[in-house]
Parts: sequence; C-alpha cells; structure tokens
Amino acid sequence: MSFYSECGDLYSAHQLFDEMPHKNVVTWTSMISSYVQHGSFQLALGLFKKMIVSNEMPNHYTLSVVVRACTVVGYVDLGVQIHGLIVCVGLERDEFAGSSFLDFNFKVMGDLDSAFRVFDGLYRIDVFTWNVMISGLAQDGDTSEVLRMLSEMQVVDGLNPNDSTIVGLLKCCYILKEVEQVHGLALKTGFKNDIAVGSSLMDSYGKVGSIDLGQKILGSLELNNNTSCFVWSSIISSHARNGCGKEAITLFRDMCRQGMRPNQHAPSSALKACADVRDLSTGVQVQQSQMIKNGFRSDCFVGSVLISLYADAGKICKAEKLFRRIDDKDIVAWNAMITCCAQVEEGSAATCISFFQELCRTTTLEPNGATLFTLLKSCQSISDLVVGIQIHAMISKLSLGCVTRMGNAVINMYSRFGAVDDAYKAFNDIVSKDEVSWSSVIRNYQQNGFALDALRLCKVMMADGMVLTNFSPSIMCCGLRRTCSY
DNA sequence: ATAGGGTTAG
Repeated sequence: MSFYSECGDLYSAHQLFDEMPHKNVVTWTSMISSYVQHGSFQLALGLFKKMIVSNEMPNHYTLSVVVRACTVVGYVDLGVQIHGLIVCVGLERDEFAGSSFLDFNFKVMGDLDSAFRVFDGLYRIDVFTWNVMISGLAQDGDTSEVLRMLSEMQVVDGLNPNDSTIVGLLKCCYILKEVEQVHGLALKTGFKNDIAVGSSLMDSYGKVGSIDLGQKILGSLELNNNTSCFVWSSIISSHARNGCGKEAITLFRDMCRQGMRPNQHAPSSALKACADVRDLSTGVQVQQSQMIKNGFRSDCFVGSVLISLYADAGKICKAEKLFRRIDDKDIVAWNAMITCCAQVEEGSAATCISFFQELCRTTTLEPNGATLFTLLKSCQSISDLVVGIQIHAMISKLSLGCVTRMGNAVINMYSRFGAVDDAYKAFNDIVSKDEVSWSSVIRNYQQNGFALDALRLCKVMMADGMVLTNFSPSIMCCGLRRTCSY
C-alpha cells in the first residue's frame, strides 16, 4: 500500500486498503495521510469519517493530519468536531494534535484568543509550534506580538529561528527597513539558498517596491525545474505590482521561451500586467498560447483577470463566456464579472443586480465590500434608487459605511438622486472624512439647490482644518454666488 | 506526523 502511495498511485493503494481484512489505526492513518500528501483533502476526510464509523480510534498522528486537511480546505464545522474528538481522547495537550489545531484556529477560525489558550496548554513547545504562532500572528499583522514571540522563543526556550520562522516573519513586513532586518536575521541564522526563504524575500522586496533587491536574491538561488517556477512567478508579480507591466510581460515571455511550463500563478500576474498596460492583444496571446495549452481554461484566478481584461476592451459577452467557464468561482470572480457589467454598460444597474442575485441564490459566498462598492456605483439612473437604498442597508449591516471609500460612494449615490439628507447621514457615518468626503457632501448641497448649507459646511470644514486642494475654489465660489443672490 | 514561497476583483 505504501509502495503505491509513494508512486502516487493512490487508486491502487486504496484498492489494496479496501481488500485488507484486518485494518488497524496504522493502516487507516497511512491511507488518510497519503491522500493529504497528494492534496486530496476531501478524500482524506471522507476516509476519516469511515474510520470513525467503523469504530477505529484515531491517534495523535491521524488527528494532526485530518485537522491539517480541514485547515487547508477551510472546514469550520468538521474542524471543530474533530477538536471535540481530540479533547475526548485526551490529546489536546499533545504537541502534534495541538499544534495543528493551533494552526486551524489562526487560519480558519481567525480566533486568536483560543489560539493562545491552545498554545499555553501544550505539554511541549518546539520550533515547529513557535513557528505556527509566529506565522499566525504575522498574518494577522500583529508585529509587536510577533517580535515578543520571537524573543521569547530565543531567550526563554533557547531555540534558534529556522527557515520557516523567517518566512513567517516576512508576512508582517510592510516597509523596506523591516524586510532588510528579517533578511539580516536570515543571513545570521544561516539561510543560504532555501527556496522558500529566497522566494519569500524576493516577493517581500517586491511588495515594498524594491524590485532590484529582490532580483539580487535571485542570483544567489540554485534553481531547478521544480523550484524555478515559484521564483519566476515571484519576480513577474513583483514587476506587475510595481507598475512595470511591460517588463512583467517580457519576463513571462522569457520564462516560456526557456521551456518552463508555468502553473496558473505566473500567467495570472502576466495577464494582470496586460490589463494594466491595456494590452488586450498580448493578453489574448497569453490566453491562447498558455491557458488553453496548459489547461487553465477553468482556473478562477486566470479567469478573473481575463474578465477584467475583456471588460477594459468593452467585450462583455466574451467576459461572460469566460466567467461561465470558471469551475469554482470565488467572490473575486463574481466581483470581476459585476465590475465588468458596471464598466461596459451604460445604466448597468439591472445587469449588475442580476449577477448579484445569481450570486446570492446559487452560492454560499458572502458578498464583500468590493461587491457592494461596485453595485452602488452602477446605480446611475433614478429607477436605481430603490436598489441603491437596499445596497446601502447591506453596507450598514456589514458595518462598512464608516470606511472612507465606501462612505464616499454612498454619499455620491444619494447625491445623484437629490437625496440630500441621506447623503449627509452617510457623510456623518464616515469615521475619518477625507477630501472626497467633504467635497462630495458640499457639492451634494450645492447641486441640489441648498447653497446656504453648502456654505455652512465649508465653514465647518475649514474649522476642522481640512483644505480642499482640488475642489475648493469652484465649490466655495458656487456657494458664495448663490448665497449672495439671495 | 504539526510550521514556510508565487496568482484574481475594488
């Protein structure tokens, strides 16, 4: 059985497994863990359920593997149930079962309190467990807590950071100086050419805008066919993210010319670069030469960026065809499609709404801020007011009305329909009002014939110390002119 | 056996 598993022939392995008359915990566990290792998480979890039904008791090894599967797939309920089982069999303080549940708390539950509880309860804490903590907290953006953990791990437990620690730390580096510090630590702890550390560093340098420093790392890495795919993807996305679209496209061509077979990551970035530089024809070339040949026709990431590329070119039918072809649509894919409608069709609320309704009716995905933001912007004609109000209600329900960009969009929607008071209420909901908030609400009064209110708000704004660099003269003059003529 | 790398909408 394990021979077949190692060859990747899980079908034969499973057949043998089924034929075994006396299965024990080791047989069950090795079959389950083979599935997890090959990325077949659903099959692994299905087999685990069978194991429980047939009254075989899982051990700490089985439990750590299935919790990991729940984490990767994002199964909340099953993960919580399995935790119940871990507690029942008295393994909650076990380092393996416990650490994987710790990771589950960070990644799936987003529950830091219970993560700390699990962590504090563990019998033994090794570098592995420290790394789960550091990576989880770093992902959450809690830099000071991450640094506290790092120091505690070194000073109290006397453990040295390893490559995975470095990768975890890089997740909470937002400026060049921070990346350089972690890079320094990596060199100190003996990082030579670990590919995960290398590509994380490259990616982090790219994210803080230092493509050059990232490319320097590239020179120090020893690449082979398996690893260079990662590194190419990093370097292409760095360029695409930093406004170097043309270079990103060239790099992608180089990559293909060298005979690399990219997975969906590099083409997604390359297509994003095409969208940024509005190069539809190259985008179509990439799509045809790579996507179809390499079988990414139904990939969600590739599909989403292609939709926005076709949207920019005004080709809504083509975009919809691509959208329909995506197998496992996530919220980003839906948003790309809704944005496409808003962009292409004049007075597009009806089309946008019909996609939105389909999203709510046929999936369990939660619409997010981007979904609602786009829908709101699509409400342009007076017949869309009712829809606009409904969307505003959803925005309030998600407590997003206080977010500056979103609040500004709400003000603008109401202003378009002359709903002066509602626009003003939306303005008040915004926690930190920026130039756009002020100018929108003032213009709202001014354009709807309430010059005195416009002027009054101008005064409040100035008393607040806000200066409108772009809008000030026209708005204030309009306000004054109207006021003087009264 | 439990931790680490690259992708999409606004």
